[in-house]
Amino acid sequence: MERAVFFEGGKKAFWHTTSHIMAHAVKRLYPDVKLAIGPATDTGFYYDFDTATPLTMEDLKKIEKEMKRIIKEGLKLEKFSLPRAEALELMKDEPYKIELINELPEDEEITFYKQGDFVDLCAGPHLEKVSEVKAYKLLSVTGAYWRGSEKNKMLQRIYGVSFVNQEDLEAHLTALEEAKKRDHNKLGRELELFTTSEYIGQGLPILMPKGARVIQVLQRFVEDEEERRGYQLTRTPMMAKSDLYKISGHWNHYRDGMFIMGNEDDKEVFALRPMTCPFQFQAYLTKMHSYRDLPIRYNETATLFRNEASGEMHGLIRIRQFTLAEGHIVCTPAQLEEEFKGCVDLAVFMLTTLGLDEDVSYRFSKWDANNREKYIGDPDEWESVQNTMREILDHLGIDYKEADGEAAFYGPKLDIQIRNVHGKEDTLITIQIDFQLAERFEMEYTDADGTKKFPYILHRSSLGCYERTLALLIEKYAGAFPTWLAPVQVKVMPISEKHFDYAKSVENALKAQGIRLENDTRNEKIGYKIREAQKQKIPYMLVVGDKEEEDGTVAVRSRKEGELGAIALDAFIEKISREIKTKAR
RNA sequence: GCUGUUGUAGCUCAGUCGGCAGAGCACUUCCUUGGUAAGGAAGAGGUCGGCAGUUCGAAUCUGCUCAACAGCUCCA
Repeated sequence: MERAVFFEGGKKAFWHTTSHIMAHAVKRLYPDVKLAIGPATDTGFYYDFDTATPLTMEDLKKIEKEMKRIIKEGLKLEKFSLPRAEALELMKDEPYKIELINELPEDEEITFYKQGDFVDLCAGPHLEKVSEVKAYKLLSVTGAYWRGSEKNKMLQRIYGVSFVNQEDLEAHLTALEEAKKRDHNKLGRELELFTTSEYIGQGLPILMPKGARVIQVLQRFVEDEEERRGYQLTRTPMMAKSDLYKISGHWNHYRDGMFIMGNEDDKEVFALRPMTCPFQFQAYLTKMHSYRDLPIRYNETATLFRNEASGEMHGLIRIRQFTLAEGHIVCTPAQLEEEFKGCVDLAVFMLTTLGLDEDVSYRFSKWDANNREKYIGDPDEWESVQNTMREILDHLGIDYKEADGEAAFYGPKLDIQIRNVHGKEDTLITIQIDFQLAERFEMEYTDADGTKKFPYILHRSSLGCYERTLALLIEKYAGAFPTWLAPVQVKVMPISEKHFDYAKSVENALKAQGIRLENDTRNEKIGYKIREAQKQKIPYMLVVGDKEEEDGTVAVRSRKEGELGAIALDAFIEKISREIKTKAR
């Protein structure tokens, strides 16, 4: 993207103009199509159309050709504005534009851009003439709801991208192809980290030995670190009676997302847990607590179940059963800031260790005051807690953006967001302030003055859910995990059968140090074994033949450093052990 | 859930007009015993995603369904 040279006015104007050219072409080819909206995005542009029949990839080719003609015509873009009545008259055949005009504030200027016989309601800015757009590509056509609401009609959205020259376009398309090669959903299967089965179902991945190994390493790392930071591990049930969720509010506010067993007529209805909070709360409730006991930090490696809609699943990123590095902190108001900071510190520590710290962004997820039925609790309290949270975030010096309507139903969140190879943003880690559930569950503590009070509860994760984190690590490292995470750290490769015994002794020496390895004793040439180990992105290959056997060495080939030559076995073990211990990247 | 695309061997993919199910890699066996990204030969491997329908005959046409992919909505 950096390579592209854009017309003055920025790439947004450039792309926005391209979207007008596309809409112009669509109108010429399909006059009955109604125009919705067509903005520039961070990575290109799109336009939404209301069409009688869905558009196909064939249509996109036709539209691209028509765009070429329009660009050749060298039309100028002219801006003009109209009084409301005339604007409505001009757009009388465009119901979506009329809806937009009617919603503009009274005093707002209603502006249009015109290029030849094509006019669009638009605030601009735009390029001066369409011929500035030298290279473009329509990438995909998909459905998109009018105004982003599933209650509205589904429109046809065409995505595209454009540049000032063909070279930049080619480079961009190549970069998109390269990104796809890192796609965890493809790479993760190729590297035998996970698979899926249509007999098991959507959103229910099978973690293969290698994928399960990576997650085991991560899990041990998380649990050890959390123990060090004063957490106490719980293991709570994966299902509960509906009674529990009725108290927590999940029954009313999260029911669509839950797997419920049985129906209302049954004496007892059970549901798989979508969250761990009410379960860990039961642990707190086993006895009376003094303010002196707080904060109490519970953690759990918690498998959760959420009934995602069928179209929402994606690889290991959105699934129906996943395991969260979960935890809840019960604390006093005075401890809230300190505990919150502790959660952020832990999350940042995890991200830094994994090498993901530079790839995340922070989102302060607030409630939507206009959509109160989605949340529980008092509006004033919401505002007050959100203000407290904003103060804490400001004290932390985090660069965050605020987002309305993204809060949990019981409180505001700090979401640590990350983008996948397709540019789609997902929450990796979340830290939430809950000022409501303690009261619902009657979780009290006795304060210094002898009165009973309700604590704050922090719902937090330290590195998110293991499956999603694994997915993003696959994409981050293109499958070439740092040695400490690699499912297979070393491949021992005897040159021929003569060296199998020595290879076995190397294997045993490494295994004794807890190093994960495979010993390739297949009847293949060394070049073949190396090629395969390279494709599997194994950090270290140890070639052993006559020379090595004689000297007690291994010929090391490092994924990162290339050929290192013959090294004494002990020296290699020391080298790799240090690398693993320091979690080097 | 919605819109679109796609499902043929473990993987990547051919398969024309409805007429015997194909290739490369991987796998097995044998030969080869080797020095840093594919040694050679032979063999085995298929409910053509599934279920119905049309037809003398379906991988191919139709319907339903399951799954995967991109997006929308939703979300860790």
